[in-house]
Amino acid sequence: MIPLINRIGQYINIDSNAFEDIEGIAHRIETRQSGQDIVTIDETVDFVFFIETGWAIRYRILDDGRRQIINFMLPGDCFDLMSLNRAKSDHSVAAASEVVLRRVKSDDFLKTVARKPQLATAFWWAAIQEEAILREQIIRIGRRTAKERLGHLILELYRRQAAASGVYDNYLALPIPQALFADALGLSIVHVSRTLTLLRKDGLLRVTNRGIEILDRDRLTLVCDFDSRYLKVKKLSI
Amino acid sequence: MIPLINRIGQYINIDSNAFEDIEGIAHRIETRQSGQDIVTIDETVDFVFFIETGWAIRYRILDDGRRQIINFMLPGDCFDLMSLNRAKSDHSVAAASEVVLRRVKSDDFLKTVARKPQLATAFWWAAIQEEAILREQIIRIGRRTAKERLGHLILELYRRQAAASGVYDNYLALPIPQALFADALGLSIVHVSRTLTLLRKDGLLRVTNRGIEILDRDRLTLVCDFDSRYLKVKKLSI
DNA sequence: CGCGGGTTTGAATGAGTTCAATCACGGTGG
DNA sequence: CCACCGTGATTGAACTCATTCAAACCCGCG
Repeated sequence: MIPLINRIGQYINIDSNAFEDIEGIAHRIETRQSGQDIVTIDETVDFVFFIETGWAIRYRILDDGRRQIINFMLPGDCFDLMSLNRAKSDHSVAAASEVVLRRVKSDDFLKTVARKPQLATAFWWAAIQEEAILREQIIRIGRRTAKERLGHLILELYRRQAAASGVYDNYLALPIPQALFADALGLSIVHVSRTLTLLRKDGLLRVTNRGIEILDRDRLTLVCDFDSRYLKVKKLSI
Repeated sequence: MIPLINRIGQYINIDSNAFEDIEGIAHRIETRQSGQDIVTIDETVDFVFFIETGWAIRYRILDDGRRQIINFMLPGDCFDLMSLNRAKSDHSVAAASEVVLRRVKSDDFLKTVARKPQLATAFWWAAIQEEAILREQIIRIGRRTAKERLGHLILELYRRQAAASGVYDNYLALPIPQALFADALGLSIVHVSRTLTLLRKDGLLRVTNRGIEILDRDRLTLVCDFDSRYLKVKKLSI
């Protein structure tokens, strides 16, 4: 729950019962192993999901096996908020690492949100941020070089992870293989590896066991033209 | 108004007064010349826009002048529905051709929609479709070849234009130069031209004066792996 | 007729891919 | 404790798709 509370706290001032309001919605906790689908393409979705731990991906497989990852979902993220009207999904969602998630029936979610305007506001902002992340992904893979793409994505994931965990230590724990970066950035695995080496040799980051340490965040931000504003949304004090 | 009615009619069964309901919202009609901004990056948006005629683009300029077009907005499209809470825009919107648009204050829009549940439903679906278009754009530029990208985009624009105009004649009127295709698809102008020539030589399309005639839609659909489902949403009969 | 925006073509270059081999490392079984 | 395996990361060499630069072309318009 802590990541979700941190996330929601970005948008509203959490009062004493916001926690219980969310916790109180009927839900089911599920665990998925890395690679397992959470939502399958063509499925009619009438659930809202919250990631508790682990990373998930939205993706699509093309006819000949090419895969494009649309975006990553981290602890604290909620998704398919937009699909409160039983739309058929045009893509799949899968666990990228082992994932624990909270599944809520759309109707139950709606009922709670209708009674709690601050929650409605917070989730509305969350949906707006999700859309901003999609736009940024388009800009990233459309007009940026491999180096910029990779650094930019690392910075995004770091910021999102930090915002949800509350820990700002310039370290991004990576529960996924580099192949997922490749499929997210429209690059080959080989080139992701090479590009990561470049960033390492530039002294911008250090690749550890299962994570990335950002050594010079200011310079990396500059090199990748990263502007974090798209991740921030004005906090309201309703 | 006809494009908007057609668009909305994709989502709800238009009853006699839906037309008046929309028409009745306080608005201002504006005209923008090609290239003029409609929404500027960093601007606080508290308007909802409807395109009456012409094409608009959402875009971002990178530090060194590279431009990425995020998506196109066609007659009948409404945009910035999500920004009903005075968010700062993280990108710009500009007229891609001469554009006539209807500008509505968010508050006025909200009031009307709150009184008319079918309209709320319709615009909700419109927002969902917009997000689906963003996801498809990511897949397009992330993992498709130049040929697929271009054909895929042409098919999308054709379908959207046809749905809004009601005319299904396999002809896409193009009010914009090829340079915009380049910036939308993450390609150079030169390569767009070459790729268009390829598609022409394959007998898939004919490039006319100010438009593209789709000669063999089935084959083009196959070649570009175009699956139109992301543009369609279930029609409700409320 | 000549100008100018937009498009096309050619040749050289370059960023990223592919294929294939090697390496690093954690887990497993003998 | 070591041999063995498998997954994921790295490196090299050849190749390809797309870019860049530059020139030519097309066509509507004053």
